[in-house]
Amino acid sequence: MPRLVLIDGSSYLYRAFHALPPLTNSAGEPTGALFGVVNMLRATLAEQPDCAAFVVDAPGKTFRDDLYPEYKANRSAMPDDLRAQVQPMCEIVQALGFPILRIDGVEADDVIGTLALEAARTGTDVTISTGDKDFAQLLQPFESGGSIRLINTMSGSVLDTDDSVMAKFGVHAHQIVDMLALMGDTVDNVKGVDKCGPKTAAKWLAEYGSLDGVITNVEKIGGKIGENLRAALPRLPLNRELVTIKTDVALDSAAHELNLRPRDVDTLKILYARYGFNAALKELGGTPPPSASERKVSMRGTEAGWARTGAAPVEPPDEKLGQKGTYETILTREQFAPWLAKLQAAGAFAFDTETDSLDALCANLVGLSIATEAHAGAYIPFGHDYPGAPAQLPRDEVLDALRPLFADASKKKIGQHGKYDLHVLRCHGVTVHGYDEDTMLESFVFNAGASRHDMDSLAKRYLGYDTVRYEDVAGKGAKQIPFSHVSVEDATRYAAEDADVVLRLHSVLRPKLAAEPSLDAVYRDIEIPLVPVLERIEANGILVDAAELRRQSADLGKRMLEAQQQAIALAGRTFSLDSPKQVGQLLFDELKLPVQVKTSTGQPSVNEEALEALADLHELPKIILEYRGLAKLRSTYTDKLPDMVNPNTGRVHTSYHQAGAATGRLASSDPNLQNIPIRTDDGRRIRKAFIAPEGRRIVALDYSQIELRIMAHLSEDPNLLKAFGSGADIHRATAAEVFGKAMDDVSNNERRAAKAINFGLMYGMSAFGLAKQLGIGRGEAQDYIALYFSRYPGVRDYMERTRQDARDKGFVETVFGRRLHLENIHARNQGLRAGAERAAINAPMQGTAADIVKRAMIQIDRWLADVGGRALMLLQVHDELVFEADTAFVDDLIAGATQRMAAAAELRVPLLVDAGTGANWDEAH
DNA sequence: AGCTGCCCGTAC
DNA sequence: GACGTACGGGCAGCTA
Repeated sequence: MPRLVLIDGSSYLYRAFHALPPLTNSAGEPTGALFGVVNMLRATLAEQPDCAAFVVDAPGKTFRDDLYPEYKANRSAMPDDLRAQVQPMCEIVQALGFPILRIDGVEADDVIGTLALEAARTGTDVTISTGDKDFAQLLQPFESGGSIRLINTMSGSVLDTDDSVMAKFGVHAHQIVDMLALMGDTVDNVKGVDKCGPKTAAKWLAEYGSLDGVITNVEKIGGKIGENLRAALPRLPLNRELVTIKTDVALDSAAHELNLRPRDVDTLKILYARYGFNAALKELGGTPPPSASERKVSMRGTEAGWARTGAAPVEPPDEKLGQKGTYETILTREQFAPWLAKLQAAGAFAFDTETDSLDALCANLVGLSIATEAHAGAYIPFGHDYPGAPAQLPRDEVLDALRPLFADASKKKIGQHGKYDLHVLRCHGVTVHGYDEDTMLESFVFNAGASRHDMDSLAKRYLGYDTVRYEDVAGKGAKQIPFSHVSVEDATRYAAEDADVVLRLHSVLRPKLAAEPSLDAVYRDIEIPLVPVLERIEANGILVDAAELRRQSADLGKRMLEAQQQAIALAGRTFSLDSPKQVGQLLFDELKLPVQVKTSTGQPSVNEEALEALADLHELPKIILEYRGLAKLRSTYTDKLPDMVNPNTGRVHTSYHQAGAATGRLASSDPNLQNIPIRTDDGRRIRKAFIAPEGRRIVALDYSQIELRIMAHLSEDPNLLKAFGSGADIHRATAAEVFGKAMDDVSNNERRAAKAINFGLMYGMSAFGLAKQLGIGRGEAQDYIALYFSRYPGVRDYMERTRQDARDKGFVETVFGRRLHLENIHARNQGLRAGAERAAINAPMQGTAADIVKRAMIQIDRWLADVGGRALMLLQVHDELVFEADTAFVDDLIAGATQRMAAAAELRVPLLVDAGTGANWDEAH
């Protein structure tokens, strides 16, 4: 049977553009989308179809625009970087031998629909290659024996039968248009039924068969969503028409001659070379341009084509990388022996632990997986316990055999989020040295902006591979079973794959980092050495006086009750003070107080600012604020923290997320110990419950104004440098400069204003924001800012330089070379773009501070290892480190740690550290 | 019952 | 629209 492939070029172009990082070739031309499309086309050709066409949208109005003027109205113009790739794409498509179809006044979808149906009716097997699910509506049986199937080469998914459509969407293929009509399509500005997603639409269609059936039975559908449906009724017939792909477009004869031409190898070589598609070039027998020596010279520049982002592209995953490996379950000594030999012979190995708990500090080791080469791995179960479980090797025997390998620093260990495994192994008496590579951290340093750095996401992103997920073998939610109850077969395909995938990811990520020396240094010198440091800090934990917190909870509860009673008396009815919705109804609907602040979604806000603004009009807002302050402290801190005390250690162990914040800061959770209150007296009291054990003291060391000092360093502003050099109170000095006074004459209010300016600057704040912050007019705020910049022109220049840098390069970097890519720096949407600019201003300062603190932690940890447990590092709160130390060691600790913190960077200004000590964290400030 | 988005508030 | 980076609690509504 003849085969025809129809490629939805427009859909791929957009998807590749948004899915891939913004790449450029050596001439600075954008190539990201091109790259994605070319790889897709090469994959298509490898299938050797008889006929094919590359179909793209043509400019001009279509019948849908006539039907519905707002069609695609909220779609922004094609980004310049994408537009620039259209012509080169056409050239490559031509050279590859694909006919290109571009028909004025007809969308690509309708051209594809028409050709597909026609061909299938005449007995052709049609493949539509697209990223757009809407095409599922075309699937149907044909008398001729022809067929239509969909393939999405970016996700690898295939839809070829009604059953597969049902599995994916929960409706039959012929119901797809009805489902789309109900759901709507935000991208095309087709407004469906509010709150109706695929599930709801599928439910209705299963019940009533079709859109018409749903419309007939509209009164039977209850609840809010029923109302939404009735409100949307008039739109639905039009929606249906808009989402229906046309299959009867008039096409001229050329559109029916879809023969592939032989590819034009010479032209392709030129084009591939020009755009830096080296893998594709090599396939043609061409030589990738740079020789090894040239490569070295130009690597940091433009040769590889990634200068704009400094990030290598997500290469077309080498096909082999995305294939399943072969995995072995080790149940006997005979099976274990050859693996042990492999580990002993290998210079490096990947490993992963499996446990029965997410909490590493009380987790039991259930099994361990290892891999020494890609596509192979072994799982050694020893704690699986379920009816019919096979006999397993004794845990201690396995650990004893592996212990020397883990302890040998010259044997490199590779992991993914290895801090967890380090915890688990240490709890089981296995010390790990030489933990040298971590794929999570490689990914984080390579592209901190990416939202996820978990293994499943990385495998998908860098290998094009779908891993077996934890929930696939252990279930999730209420149905989750402990890993020890998972069959060793399931456990093996999950766990051994993990170790294997770590190796494969490392083989992809390692060269990407190696190509960027500054990123490699951040990874090698900061992130990797920090792993064991954080592991120790987390394991140390901090002693918490749970009884004290419970007393505070009781006290807060009493005061909450009083506030609540007052509030209800004032309101004249009961309501929940915890519910923003109910508070809003009461204040604005019933009491008719004026709405002065709105939330981001346009609702009347009842936040602190809003309630403060109403305080003069009514007594109630004040009471609600009082209640809310107390409730926050109680629910988040005094109630929660006692529950978090680890029963084994009697201490609270937070976890630090090393790949948490895009700027390079750590984040803390479970519990978050980086947002313990300090500003109010009630809040501050909570810090009294963080205590040192008998014979020890809490020591808190914090950098003084570290981010402002970094701003001085980066901007090289003479006035700012001078102020820090002289050791003056920086906010007072700023006020003196801005208001033209002697330091001693600066009023408290002027200092407050100067402080707000200083902080605002680091966050990219506008005059509007400063005015709001200070409660002054916008003009006045603008004057302050102008005055500031006239006194500190270096700061103004620096800010502008940073914005420009971000626009030119697509990223900003810290003093130590850590990068933050700014996805939205060229966004059409002004809000997004402005946000990216503010992030660009802030990231070098916040990120450099983070780098410095991390460097200090590494040095201090090394030093503390030598003093034999007389002091422990307990917490990091961005610019502060908290320790507990033997009373007799406190002075030594302060001297030694302070010195290392101050020496963690050499800036144009000194780094000052304030020290405090006491029986608890509050006293240590 | 579990998940998600929203609103709000804590830290640096 | 308007100040950067996080985490988390409670509510409310949706999904399963």
